[in-house]
Amino acid sequence: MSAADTRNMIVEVADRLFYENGYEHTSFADIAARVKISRGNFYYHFKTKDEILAAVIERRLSDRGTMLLQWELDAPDPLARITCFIKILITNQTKIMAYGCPVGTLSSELAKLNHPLSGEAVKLFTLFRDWLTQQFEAGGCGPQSGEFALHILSRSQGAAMLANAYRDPAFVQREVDEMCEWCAKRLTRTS
Amino acid sequence: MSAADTRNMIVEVADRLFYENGYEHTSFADIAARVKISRGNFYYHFKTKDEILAAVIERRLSDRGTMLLQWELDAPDPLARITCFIKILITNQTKIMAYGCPVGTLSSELAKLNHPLSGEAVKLFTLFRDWLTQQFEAGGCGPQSGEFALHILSRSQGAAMLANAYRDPAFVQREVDEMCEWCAKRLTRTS
DNA sequence: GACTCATTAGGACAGTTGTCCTATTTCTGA
DNA sequence: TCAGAAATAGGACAACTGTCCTAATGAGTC
Repeated sequence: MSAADTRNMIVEVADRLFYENGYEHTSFADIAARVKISRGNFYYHFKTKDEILAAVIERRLSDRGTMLLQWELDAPDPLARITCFIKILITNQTKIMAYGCPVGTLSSELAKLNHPLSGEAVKLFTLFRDWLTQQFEAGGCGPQSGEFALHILSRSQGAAMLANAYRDPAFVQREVDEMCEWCAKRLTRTS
Repeated sequence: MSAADTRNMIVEVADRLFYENGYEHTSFADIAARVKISRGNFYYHFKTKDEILAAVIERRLSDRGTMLLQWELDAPDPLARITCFIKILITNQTKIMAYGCPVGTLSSELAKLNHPLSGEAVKLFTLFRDWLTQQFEAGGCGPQSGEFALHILSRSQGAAMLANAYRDPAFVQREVDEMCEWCAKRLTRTS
């Protein structure tokens, strides 16, 4: 197997384990066991655990980036696109209820650890923040767009947090609906 | 020193360290160093780390419980009381920006660890949830009170999450103001 | 087939973890 | 004052952590 394949496999598995069990709670041994390579072999691909984390964050940034681009192709207007974002809460409901939001929980964990890559994790937030801002701007919200973006981001995070705590689908649905309504009121329809 | 005093000291220090550095990232040694007792002496007061966690959660439940009671004494009507809740985001702004919400981050960490006391941590949410529900009921929101309570809890969590990520006081202030406004619209004033 | 270089396996290493035991000290009550 | 209990100190213990080294294996080229 090529080194790139193995590396990708490591990052993929680490991505999942960091999400499901947390960064600190995931050990080299855990990852190695699932990738089915020896523990020592890690050193060939990644010198430190932080390097894996950096690769995982990069991977998530890339994943979410293409997801956002896809929404721009799939959805005709800004409101529909923002709706796509809000509805991840429902699309990924099962995982969010079990593990919370992948962006929020990582950012919060790294902040507590005072981890040097804490700022990198926040870039995941910023990716969505900037994209949402663009959509609100395109929807005619003008200089308020940035604040609207943060607002929706914030409410999504809150919904994900409580979804994880209470695992109540009805609550998630309500919050999603209200957020969509909130956006609909503020966006001029173009289609 | 009496055993109760030492025990309280341990729980107090553990409470702070669990909040600032996370439960898993805090070791017996860390706590012992700050309480200035020997590591081995822990075993006399707590058999396991989980027992400390249980005591910390109990302490937080009690702390927050008396805080809620105090608000009922200080604030004249339900709107003013709910406003007290919302404004913790500003009162504890510095700590929330540095470490997030003590309730949310603990609940989320324990969920990821699949920790047996995960449910106990959620009780902290429920404490606020039930209290908020009572306030909305007292404010005349009727059967919607429970949903309103969850909604405000959710938005507070989102605001705390992004406050931690971006450390932007203006954002926090905006969210607080909007939440207060949202509540004011739905509560009948009694004073 | 022999040589080279990329990839892997296996284990060494020191440090830390939670847990637990046993002496020693400190305090208390008769 | 002194016995007994309460509280503490110090360290043992195996398990695990991230890091790092070295030897073996693999594939592809001359």
